[in-house]
Amino acid sequence: MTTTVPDPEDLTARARIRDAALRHFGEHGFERATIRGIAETAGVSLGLVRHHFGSKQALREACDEHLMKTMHGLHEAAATRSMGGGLNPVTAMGPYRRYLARALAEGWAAPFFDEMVRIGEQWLTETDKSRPDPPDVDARSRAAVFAAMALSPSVLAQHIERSLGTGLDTPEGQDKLLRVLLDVYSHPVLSLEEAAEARAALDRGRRS
Amino acid sequence: MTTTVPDPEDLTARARIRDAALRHFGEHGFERATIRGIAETAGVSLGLVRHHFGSKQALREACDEHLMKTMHGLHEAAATRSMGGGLNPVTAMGPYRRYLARALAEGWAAPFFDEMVRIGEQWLTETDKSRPDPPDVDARSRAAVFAAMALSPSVLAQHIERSLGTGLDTPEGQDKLLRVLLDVYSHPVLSLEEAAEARAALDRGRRS
DNA sequence: GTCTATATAATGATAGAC
DNA sequence: GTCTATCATTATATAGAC
Repeated sequence: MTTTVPDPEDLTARARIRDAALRHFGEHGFERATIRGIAETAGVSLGLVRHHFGSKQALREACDEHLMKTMHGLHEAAATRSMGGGLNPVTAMGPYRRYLARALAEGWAAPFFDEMVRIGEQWLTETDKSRPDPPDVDARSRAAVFAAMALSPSVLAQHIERSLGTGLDTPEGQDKLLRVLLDVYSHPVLSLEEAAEARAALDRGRRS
Repeated sequence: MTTTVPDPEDLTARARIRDAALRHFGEHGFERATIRGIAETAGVSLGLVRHHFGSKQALREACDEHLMKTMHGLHEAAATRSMGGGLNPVTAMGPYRRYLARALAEGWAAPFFDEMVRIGEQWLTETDKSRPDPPDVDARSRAAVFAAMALSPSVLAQHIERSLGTGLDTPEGQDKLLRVLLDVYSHPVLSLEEAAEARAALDRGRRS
């Protein structure tokens, strides 16, 4: 379950640069991160970054690609069996959390998000079969909102941490968040009647 | 319900600058937005921006402050009566949506988030009274996660729009999102049994 | 209050040696 | 593959006139 993190010394310069970029982009955001700072963290020169990646933009794309490759297996395995497991990427994505959160918020990492939607849609299509009331909206749209909600603790980690009183990357934080999620996911916010009523109100508004 | 948007011509230069900043920060992010661009949109010179706000950072803080002041009443009114209404800030915050989303993702707008938590906590404390099973976690933590989830469609709007196939700022998008939210909020992801079981697993892990 | 012009610092990009 | 040195751009910050 734990991702193997090789000794930085063992990595090629190219890999070290990419990992440093992942960290800098995650901590400071794309604009504020500098390729100089990344080079320094990686222990290489400015010129070598350029040699390997060409441009800052290309470096980011390499980060995205690496993230996708690394996440692919883990992600699919965790998400398909139950929505509960799949809907907690905070704990799963470990060292990439910050980068992914930044990237998503800035509109990047689209393939990652879309794959979460795809998996969620599969899951919903399956569970819809044994659902008494027919859904009002398509599975894909619901999956998209689920994905956004599932990712929100990561994307808004700074704010949540303020309320929880503990860092989300600490064991205590992870445990607490997990317990909150279990409670939230198992208790609907609205009753079916309230939802139906609100939906009817929307229908009335639509006709006018 | 609709916020009155005065004719730009009627506003003082200071207000025009602030509104332009709100738009630029929201569209391009804080780093990428330039005070030159903001000045141009506001129809004033670069120097005047500096005269009124001193620095880019101070301009941002003025934006945050203005947002808080504007949102305060609207927010409280919508959120207190039912979680359903309160949990849909996407439609409520209109022209400030993009700015708020950017600010939150970058770790700003903390007072806004914290107030959402405060209101949610009140609501949860109230509804907890008539809840059969005692909550495993404190109301504040749950409220924080609720707040993050409620804001996620705004923060991750670009991604959701890709799945919905329509812009979230259009009437159709708002309607669709609202219907999705009604469905999602009224159907738990996990059964109480599944949640209890997962919780028990966490407890076992805690002891070891 | 509002403008123009300038100073200064930082950064991404480039060229070329070893 | 790796480095140093330099260019060109851009944006903030400043000074000072009207």
